[in-house]
Amino acid sequence: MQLEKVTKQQKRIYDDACGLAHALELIGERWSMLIVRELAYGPRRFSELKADLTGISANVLTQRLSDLEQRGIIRKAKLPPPASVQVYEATDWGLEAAPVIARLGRWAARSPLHDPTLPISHVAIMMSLETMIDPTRAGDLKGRLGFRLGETSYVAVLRNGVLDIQRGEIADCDVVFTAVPAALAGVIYGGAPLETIGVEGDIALARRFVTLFPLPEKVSRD
Amino acid sequence: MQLEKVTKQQKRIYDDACGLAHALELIGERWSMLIVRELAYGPRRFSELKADLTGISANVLTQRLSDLEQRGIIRKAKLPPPASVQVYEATDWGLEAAPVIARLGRWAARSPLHDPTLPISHVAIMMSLETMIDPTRAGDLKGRLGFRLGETSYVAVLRNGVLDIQRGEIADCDVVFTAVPAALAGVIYGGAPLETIGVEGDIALARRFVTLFPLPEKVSRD
DNA sequence: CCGTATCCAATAAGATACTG
DNA sequence: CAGTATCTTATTGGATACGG
Repeated sequence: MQLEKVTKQQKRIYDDACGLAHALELIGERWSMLIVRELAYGPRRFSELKADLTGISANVLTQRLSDLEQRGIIRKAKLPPPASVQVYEATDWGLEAAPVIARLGRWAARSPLHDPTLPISHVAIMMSLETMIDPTRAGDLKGRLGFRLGETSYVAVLRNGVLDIQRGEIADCDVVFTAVPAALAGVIYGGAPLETIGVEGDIALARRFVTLFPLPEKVSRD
Repeated sequence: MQLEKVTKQQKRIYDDACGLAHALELIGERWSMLIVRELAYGPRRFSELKADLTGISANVLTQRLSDLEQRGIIRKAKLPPPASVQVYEATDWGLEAAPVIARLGRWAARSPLHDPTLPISHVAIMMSLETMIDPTRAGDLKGRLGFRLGETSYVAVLRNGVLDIQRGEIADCDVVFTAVPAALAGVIYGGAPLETIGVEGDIALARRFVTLFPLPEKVSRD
């Protein structure tokens, strides 16, 4: 008879002082980094997150949001009236993780196993533009680009080979793209013709812009 | 009677074209990134990995190694005779993930929850030096530093505020440190006196060197 | 020493229904 | 819409036995 079967298995913590191990305790659980990604361009509400993180269930999302909040990576906020809805937003420190995980994504894009035809969120496609732009191809091309992706709009400012992206209303743009995220991805990365999405404004700039994102060469299977 | 209870729950795959999601499928499982970290400075054998990844069990390590190999991130290799032992090493592409995950570690070091007193592997401490050095403090300081960390030795070349680290025999070094990883961490990050570890050679350089790694300021809990 | 195979217990994740 | 509650399935880790 085993009266006191001691639970030796603690809480599945890495016993490791390395910063990486700690990072994995902070955002290494399933879905956590994707949640941080979704908050990269500003606050989102529960239902948006649930919709854009295909396959996450409500209880896991709840759990992750609460864990990330406890760890100081995100916080709850209330949008100002008249919206007054509750949203989740990244803290300043949490936001600093975004460029790092974006680089992880860039690394993985070289995998021969990567399937770019899966669904993609508007945050993910915008972040990929920021990460995958080739500064050499961009040269000294400048412009202010608008993106209408379903309900959500972004403005990207191109200068010195760098894209500076912000979520927000489209104003004073040289060119405006209108598309669902997957269609935009098809044009930028899949070689689909520009005509498959909506383009208003400086068409020449648009044509040039969509060529600035070369697919990284796939790794060969040794 | 349920004859065909369909298994809808597939393989816990993210249904997401985003590179980050794919990265997490490649190296997002528990232990995977730590294994890549351990291979950052060259091949290691099974028992070394098991010893340095505190808490991993043999069957999980086996599983991860085989997954990572299938995905093209690591490969099996045999050390040349007379050693002739089997080792695991990162592929060129796998190695490219190392600086990215190192930056993840740097990000996490700012967490107020980080406990730097846990055990640390020699790879982890060497990688942290590469990541945490402050180029401004280093200025134009130059030198060739040797590290004897238990069985394993590293050589770090400091130039232009950058540390270039390689595993290998110590030769022609200006100064050589001898310590267990935790003791070296204590001196570099914990403010322990230099006398707590072994130092041979240019003591002045050693004193200067250990000040080049400022702890990042902790995030304040909002 | 270097793993692999098997079995068990604990935890995490997913599906679904349901509540304020 | 924003989550909880409950139940089921999958993954993990620990122990141990076994083969090269």
